[in-house]
Amino acid sequence: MTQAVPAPASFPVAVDIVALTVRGGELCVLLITRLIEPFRGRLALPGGFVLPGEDLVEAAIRELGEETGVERLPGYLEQLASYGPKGRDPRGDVLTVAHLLLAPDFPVLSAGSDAEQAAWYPVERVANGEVDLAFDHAQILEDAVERARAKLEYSPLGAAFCGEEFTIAQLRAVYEAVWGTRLDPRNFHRKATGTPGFLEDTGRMTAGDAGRPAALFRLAEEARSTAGHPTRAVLNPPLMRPRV
Amino acid sequence: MTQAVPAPASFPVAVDIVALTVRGGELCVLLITRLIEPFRGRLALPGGFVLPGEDLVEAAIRELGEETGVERLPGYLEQLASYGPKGRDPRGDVLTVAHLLLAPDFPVLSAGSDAEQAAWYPVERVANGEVDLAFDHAQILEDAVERARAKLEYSPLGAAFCGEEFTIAQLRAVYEAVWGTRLDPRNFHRKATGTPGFLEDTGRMTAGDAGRPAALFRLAEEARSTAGHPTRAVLNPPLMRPRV
DNA sequence: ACAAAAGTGTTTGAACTACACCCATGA
DNA sequence: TCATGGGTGTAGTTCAAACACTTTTGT
Repeated sequence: MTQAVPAPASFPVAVDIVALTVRGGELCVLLITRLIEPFRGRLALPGGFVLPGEDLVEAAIRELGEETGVERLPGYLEQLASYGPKGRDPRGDVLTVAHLLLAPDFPVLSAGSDAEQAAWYPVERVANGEVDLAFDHAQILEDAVERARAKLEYSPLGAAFCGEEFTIAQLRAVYEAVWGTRLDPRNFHRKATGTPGFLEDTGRMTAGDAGRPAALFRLAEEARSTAGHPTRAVLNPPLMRPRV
Repeated sequence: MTQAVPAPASFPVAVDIVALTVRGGELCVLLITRLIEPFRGRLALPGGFVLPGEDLVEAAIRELGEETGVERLPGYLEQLASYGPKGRDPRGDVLTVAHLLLAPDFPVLSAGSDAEQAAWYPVERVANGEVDLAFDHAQILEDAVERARAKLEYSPLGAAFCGEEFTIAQLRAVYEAVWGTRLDPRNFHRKATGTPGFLEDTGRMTAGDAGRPAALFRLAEEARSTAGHPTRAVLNPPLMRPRV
């Protein structure tokens, strides 16, 4: 960002979005089927090029909206990392800025067969090689999942996977799916409800499910409105994932 | 990263480097004095434009080398985050990928008065408004310092600020400078030496200083060679900074 | 009544804090 | 011998892991 008296080189700049959710007890990622070359027919992360006058987050939201048909997308979005520009796209040098979206399980509008079809896929199916992604998207996904796993430890962002109101058991299911571990329901309950500034009791209860009704919670005001830094350690001491 | 049948827009892509070190018990950042517009005469992070065929890390290393005169730069380099492209450079939309370098206190070659002069400045002088940086570099620096503070908690990267061999007291001085706190020497010693996979005793000792000689340590093999992921929790449980 | 899930209490052990104390060197 | 910093021992506390047990619903 300094001298550059000669006109600097320019690169196409893309945004890719790793949208994660939990469905059926599994961590899932939103993927599209590519309709054009390169990697035609292969699965890839949703994304696209940044337009002039656009900022990165704006571009990410726009692209994700276009490819899922969702207007106002739920959840929590943050920048993940940048990749490239060298040798990651057969068409030439492209820099991509990957983003991470943690969201409740929202339905993707199944577009007609002429549009790129977006759908949720279990992350495990990519990790075990059953599905292989276009470009360097497998690496980006791996980084995203690791980021998500780490964030649950010290931030209240596990709640971003839930709806507006949720039970402790639902929140625990998120942690179990993202970390791929089982957690003791009793100890998790104590830690979640006992951490100041994390959850707020709505006073309402679930009904109609099997077993005893559960209290409904929402994210506490402090945890929600840490504008720009929802990241900062709300969970202190952190909620550590079990190390084998 | 998807459809883009029309030729996508391109942006100049820059790299900026937040090089941090500890000198005189203070956390310091490497800044250059700009010789050209915009922001001529103001202090800024070292950096410059990515060249065709170059990768981000390559560009960061090259630029930092050019502006400090250092060939093989010491320390640990990682990507921080990307900023822009909208409205952060008066010349037009520029995307910048900021990088973070944690390094021992290396001397910057004081170039002639015609070159951009690089020098170390206490981070505190930027934080308290005594020095104000060009572009959005104050924000980038703030993010970098927060990243560095967080990394010391769960990674062995505090040692990146030290030379090849160092005493526990020197390592503690790093933590104290970066966090801006005092740490109990006895407890820090126990935690640092007692964490498996963190430090290796060289068997050698300091001599000539005041007080009892101290044992010299180096980073353990496991902590050094976590290629790509030196980040992954070596310090477990983490070495937490005191919360007031 | 019984199953199922929510939530509380209690015990144990790991680890951090605080601080007393001893060790090894230079002046 | 005294000052200075290096290093160990130990008591108190906080917190998480493990699990017995009670509560509240649906069937």
